[in-house]
Amino acid sequence: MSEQIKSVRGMRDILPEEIEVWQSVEAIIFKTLESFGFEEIRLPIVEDLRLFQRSVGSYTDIVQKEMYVFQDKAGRHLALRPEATASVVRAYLEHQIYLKKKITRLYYSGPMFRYDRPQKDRYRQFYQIGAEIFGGSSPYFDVEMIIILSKIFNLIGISEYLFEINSVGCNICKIKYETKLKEFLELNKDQMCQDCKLRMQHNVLRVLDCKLDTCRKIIRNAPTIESFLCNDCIKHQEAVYTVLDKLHINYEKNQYLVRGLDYYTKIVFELKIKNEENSVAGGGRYDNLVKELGGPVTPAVGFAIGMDRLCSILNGDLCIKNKILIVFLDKQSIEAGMPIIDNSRISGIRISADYSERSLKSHLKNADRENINNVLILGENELEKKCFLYKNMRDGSQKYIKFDELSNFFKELKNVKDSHMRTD
RNA sequence: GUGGGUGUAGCUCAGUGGAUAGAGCGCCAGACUGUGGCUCUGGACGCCGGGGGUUCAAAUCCCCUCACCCACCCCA
Repeated sequence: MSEQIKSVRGMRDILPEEIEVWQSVEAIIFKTLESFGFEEIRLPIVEDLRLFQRSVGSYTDIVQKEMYVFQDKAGRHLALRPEATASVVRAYLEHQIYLKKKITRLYYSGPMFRYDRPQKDRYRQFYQIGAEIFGGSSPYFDVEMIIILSKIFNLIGISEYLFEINSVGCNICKIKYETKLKEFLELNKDQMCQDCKLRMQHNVLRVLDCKLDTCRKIIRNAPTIESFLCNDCIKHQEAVYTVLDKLHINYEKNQYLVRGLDYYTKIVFELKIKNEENSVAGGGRYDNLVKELGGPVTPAVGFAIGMDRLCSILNGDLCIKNKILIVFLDKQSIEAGMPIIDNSRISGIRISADYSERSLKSHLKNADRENINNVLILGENELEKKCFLYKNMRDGSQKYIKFDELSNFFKELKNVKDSHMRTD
């Protein structure tokens, strides 16, 4: 026997029983984004390696050790995208969208790739849905992003979530703070962990995020970004917090929240769900990135939702779509029934038939197991009466449905929603 | 990338050198001839993750490898 080929490490199949959740969640997210005026953009998965080096940052872990890099046959250095903001910006510039619109709202969806060590809810191919606003420097664009996220999570039915928010400052105060922080840390260098010593070289802010007690002690006495923010950045963050308070959005300031991508300025945020270790969404403002990638000065904000994590949290909480199973008891029933069903079939409800010659008992057992609430039975008795026998598996009730009323019956069932999720 | 754990039936797991590898759940069939969930009876199901080694003998011990899980790192 030949060896079984399996999916490669960190890559997985998302099977039908899981996809139901994915589709519901995707529908909610897309509809919400559309309702805020966002338009979809579809991007390539493969990009020029330099795009990520310049945007995400050469010294970030993402670029240094987590990127899938390869050369094509012409020797081009390419990468599988580790995130999509860089691609959106690239497309925004390549097509000179900034000339056509003052404010541009875009969203994307698809797989991202990071060569990480796989863990629960962390895959090497993972899925993000993200949104970006270009051309708006007002803090209220940041707030809009947070509103959208909270709207999405409310619609999904998750109520216990929290935004962690911080300001990492603009180009000016961020750099000022970084040098001050570095100076401070230099004094305590010998007590700090090996990782932090490296972080000091390339990305000082990351030190703030260290989990080790010894480092945390030092960090507690370190200067905070807040005291270094310039007037503009202070005004910006205050405006954000003021509106969030009025909106009663659940958030917490976190001085130590630092994101792993270098391009963020001013407001950064992450969304955490109660009792969940990982954050399921994150984002922030990036006012310099468009310019750094060769475009005009263009302020921007964005976020990305981690679909794998979100759907895995929801998975135990399945919404069951209304399904119908049609069961035939003999050959005559199949021959008579198939054309009737064929004519009555409507879209938007799952009608599947089982033509196996099995006992009714075994068919019903099967329906029960597969969580199918509605069964239509066709056998000798029904053929005589020119109707199907409908059985509701929930309460066990039964009634006859005439052949010419089948289509209307399907429509009726379609309107019965069996779900806590609102997709419209 | 670092450290630890696990891998045996569809699922959860027992089995620490000895015969034909077990249990619970699930599955199939019957009791109940056309009615699921409860009960009882019977039945099917295993490259013991893969490769190599030690041994008269390996699921069990050793080495390698792959995958998953946990922590770190990082992130979504």
